[in-house]
Amino acid sequence: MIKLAIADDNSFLIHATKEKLALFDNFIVKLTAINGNDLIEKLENNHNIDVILMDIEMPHCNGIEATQLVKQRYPQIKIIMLTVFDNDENIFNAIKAGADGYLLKEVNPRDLQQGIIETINGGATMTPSIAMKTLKLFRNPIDFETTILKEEVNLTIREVEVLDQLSKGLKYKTIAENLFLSEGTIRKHVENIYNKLKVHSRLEAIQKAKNSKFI
Amino acid sequence: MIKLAIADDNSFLIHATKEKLALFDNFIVKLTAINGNDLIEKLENNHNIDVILMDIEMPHCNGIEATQLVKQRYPQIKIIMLTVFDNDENIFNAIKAGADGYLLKEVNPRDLQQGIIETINGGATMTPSIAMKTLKLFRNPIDFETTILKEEVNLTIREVEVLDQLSKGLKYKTIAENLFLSEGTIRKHVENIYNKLKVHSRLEAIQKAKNSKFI
DNA sequence: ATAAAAATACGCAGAAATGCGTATTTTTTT
DNA sequence: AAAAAAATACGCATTTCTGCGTATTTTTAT
Repeated sequence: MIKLAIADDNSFLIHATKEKLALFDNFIVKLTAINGNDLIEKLENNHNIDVILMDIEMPHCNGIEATQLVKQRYPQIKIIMLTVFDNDENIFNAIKAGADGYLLKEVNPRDLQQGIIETINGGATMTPSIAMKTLKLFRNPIDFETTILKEEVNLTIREVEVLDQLSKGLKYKTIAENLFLSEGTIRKHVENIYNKLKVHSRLEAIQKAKNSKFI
Repeated sequence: MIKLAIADDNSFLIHATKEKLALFDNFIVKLTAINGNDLIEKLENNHNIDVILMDIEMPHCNGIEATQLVKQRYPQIKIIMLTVFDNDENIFNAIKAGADGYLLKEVNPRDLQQGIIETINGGATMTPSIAMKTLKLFRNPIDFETTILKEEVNLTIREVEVLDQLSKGLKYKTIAENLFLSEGTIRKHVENIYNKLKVHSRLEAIQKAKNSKFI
C-alpha cells in the first residue's frame, strides 16, 4: 500500500486527483493540504508518507518552496509536481528544488499510477513535453545561468578563503595551519560566515555558497 | 505512417526491435545501419526519416558521434537512443549530442511505440531510471571530462539511504525520525559507511559518494 | 585623521559527531 | 535448514563543532 499526500489549493482538483487514484487499490491518500505551510505542518505530525503530489501555484508557500523544505527535512519522501504550468522556469526550479517527477494535471489515471510506482522504485516520471523541455534546458547553459538567483551576501575575501577550505572537509586546526592563523580565529570566521549565510552547519554553508557561486 | 531507421551493430537486436515495431501497423523501418558511418551514408540517399533508433556502442562512429552529425545535417530527424548502457556519461553525452530520448533496449513494445509517437509530437521519452539520472545530472553538474572512477565499494541500500540524508545536512536525530529508526542505529550505519568509504567525516563521505555516483 | 570594517585571538558551555565494543533480530543466500 | 549478510539498537569515551561574549590590531574608506 502506497501512502500519498496531495497539496493543492484547489479542492476541486484534489478531488479529481483522488478519483483518478481511486481506480487503483494500492493507493491511500493519507493527507491533503491546501498550501505549502499547511503541508509542512501536517507532515510534522505524520511524515510516514511515500509520495507527495504537489501543485505549484499555491498561496502561503508555493509548491517549489514546499518541495525544497520537504526535501530538506524528509529526503526520503518522493515528490511529483502535478500542475497545469509547464513553463521553463517552473520546471527548472522544481528540478532544482528536488522534485522526482513532473506531470501535468491532465495526466490520465494510468500514467499517474505508473508514474507513482516508478518513482517509488527510484525512477523519475515526466510527461513527454516536460521531458523535452528538461533536455533543452540541459543543453542550454545560458538559461541555466540566468535562472540562478544570486543573493546579496557579502562574504569577505578571508571568509571565502576559509569557506573554501571548510568545503574540503578540513578541520579548524588544519585550516588554521594552512592559513597561518589560530584555530580560534577560524572559529570566529566560521561563526561570521554562518551568520551571514544564515545557516547552522558546515554543509549548509557549503551548499548555500555553491548556489551563490562563492566557491 | 512513421518512417524509422535503426542503427545497431548487432543484427540480432535490430531484428528484435523490428519485431517489437511490427506489432503496430503505423511504423515502417525504411533503413537499417550497422554503425554510424553506414547510417550517415545511407541517410545521404534517403533522409526521409522521422525517427532514428540509435545504439551507442558501435564501431566506426558510435551513436553519440552519429547523433551529433545527424542532428547537424538533418535537424528535423528525431533520434531516440536505444541501448543497454545507462551510465551517466552516456546519458550526458547523448543529451548534449541532441538526442530526443533515451530508452533501454529492454523496453516493452508499447512503451517503445508510445515513445516514438510522443517524440514525433515534439515530446521526449525516457525510461524512468534514465529520467532520474537526468534529473540528478541536472542538479549536480560535474566535470564529465574527468574520468569517473567507480571504485569497488558496496554500500547497502540502507546505507545509501542514510548517506543521502547525511548529505542534506540533517542530524542523526532527524535522520532517525525520517527512517523510523533509533539514533543509535543511524550512528552505526554512519560508522559502517565511513569504514567502507575509508573516510572520517560527513563531508568526505558525501564527496566520495558523489564521485562514485551513489547519491 | 578618524571612523568603520575586517582580521585577529581566547575562553566557556553545550550540541553533535565519531570510533569502538557488543548484541539481537531480520533478511538473504547457499 | 544452516550460514552469511544486513539491519537493528545501546553505552561509553573522545573529538569536533557551534554559539556567544569579549577584546586587540590591522586595513579600508570617508
